[in-house]
Amino acid sequence: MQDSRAETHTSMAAHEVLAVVLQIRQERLSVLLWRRARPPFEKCWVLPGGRLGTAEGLGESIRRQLAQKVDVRDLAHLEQLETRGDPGRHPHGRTLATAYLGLVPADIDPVIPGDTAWHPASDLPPMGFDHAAIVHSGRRRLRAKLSYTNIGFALAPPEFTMSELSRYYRAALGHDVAATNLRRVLLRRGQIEETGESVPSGRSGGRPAALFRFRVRRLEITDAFAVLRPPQV
Amino acid sequence: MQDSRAETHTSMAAHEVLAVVLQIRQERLSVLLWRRARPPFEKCWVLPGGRLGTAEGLGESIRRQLAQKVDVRDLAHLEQLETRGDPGRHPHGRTLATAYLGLVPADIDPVIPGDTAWHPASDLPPMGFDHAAIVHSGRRRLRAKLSYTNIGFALAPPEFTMSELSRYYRAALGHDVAATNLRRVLLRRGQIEETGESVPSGRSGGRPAALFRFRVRRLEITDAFAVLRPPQV
DNA sequence: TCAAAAGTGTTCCATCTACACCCATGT
DNA sequence: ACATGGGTGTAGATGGAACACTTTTGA
Repeated sequence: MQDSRAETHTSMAAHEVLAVVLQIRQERLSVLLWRRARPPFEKCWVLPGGRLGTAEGLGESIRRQLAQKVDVRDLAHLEQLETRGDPGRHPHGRTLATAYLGLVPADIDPVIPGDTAWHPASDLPPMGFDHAAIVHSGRRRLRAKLSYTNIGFALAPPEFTMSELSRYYRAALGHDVAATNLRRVLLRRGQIEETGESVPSGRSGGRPAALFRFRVRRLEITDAFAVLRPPQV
Repeated sequence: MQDSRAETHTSMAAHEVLAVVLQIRQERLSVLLWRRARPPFEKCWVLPGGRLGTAEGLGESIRRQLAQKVDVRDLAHLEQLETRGDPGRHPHGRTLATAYLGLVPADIDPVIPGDTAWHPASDLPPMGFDHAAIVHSGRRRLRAKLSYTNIGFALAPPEFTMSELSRYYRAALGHDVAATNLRRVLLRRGQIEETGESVPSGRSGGRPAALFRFRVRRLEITDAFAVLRPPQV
């Protein structure tokens, strides 16, 4: 630590903030992308975002940009994902990018500009920069958190039936989730509760489905210390 | 996304890279801190790190700085923790900081400069900036990963007895970990294996302890999908 | 009365904790 | 011998997966 200049003369670098905005759309986990109109990576798809304003925080900045640029104001959850700073990641010179993960509940359909579109997260179009890798990070993060947090609240509408919820989980996790067991797991953990209401059955009959809601619509870890728990004493 | 200037004219901001370097020392989880000699936060303790070089990646930069400035070259593991960019976090103007978590195995005692020292992570001295909060993030990350990854490899020496390992886990987790069960859990997960060697018992007698090693000394998730597993089919 | 969809009960299994007991060694 | 620390066996608890069965509705 001899070099005391390090404390004040930090280097300047371009900095942008990006978002992996995910939503379950038509039973698929989808990500909001923007199509570039000019080089580099002309006509490739990239993550929404842009430069960091001079007096705003990182989370604040991405919220502002999503609202202003792609009209997404209904994020139920937003968390920081990772920062990429590889010297070669941007052809026009050193640019750091801090990526966020944002989740939009399935009942919302934001109005988005013509040059943006939702794409299946499992079948991405040609993407610019390192943004495809960032989307994969976001997907992995979501999948992991579905198993030990209540993050499902940010995918589901305020009220839902168990079979709807199991379809959201299936879309996000990529494998079947039995509604019957999901119900018990989430009830036992206290994540969800019955609203008391129910939904009339459709044309084809069937028992009316009870409506549920998440008890807390803010990220909580509900299954900490899956192993190596502290002693019960 | 009408504002296409966003793609090229990203703002410039000071950027530094910091590290929460943790090691088990005398049965306590400890963090390497540097004592500031000048304002702001004179005589407070801060995380080691400094400005990002113009042509280096983030991880590359923190490795270089730890090697050059505090002579720490033996990180068994390094991962990105979080980026802080609050406008008010640095009194001298906007500074972004990307923090890493680094782990040093317990058998190593790096030579460190006089103005740096190891402090118990659970009993931090007065710290500058938002660095105390970053240390807590690092601790939380380590604790969480101990329960679903093989990250113990980065705390333990290359070979160890189970009672030694359980003491490392206890120091990191903050609660007792029974060596007998830890052995079975880690063996079942395939994280550790016997070397075949054993350690002669000490003056006070006792059965010689078998030596173990981690099978892989690189981060792996060994307990994925603790719940909501994919169907077994 | 039958099909369809939701919900319940029950069994099975994997995995972790706790704790008693056994083993190998030094004095 | 016996104290000391390591290692094994085992019982209990937990929690999730699977699946058959029951309930409630529409046609």
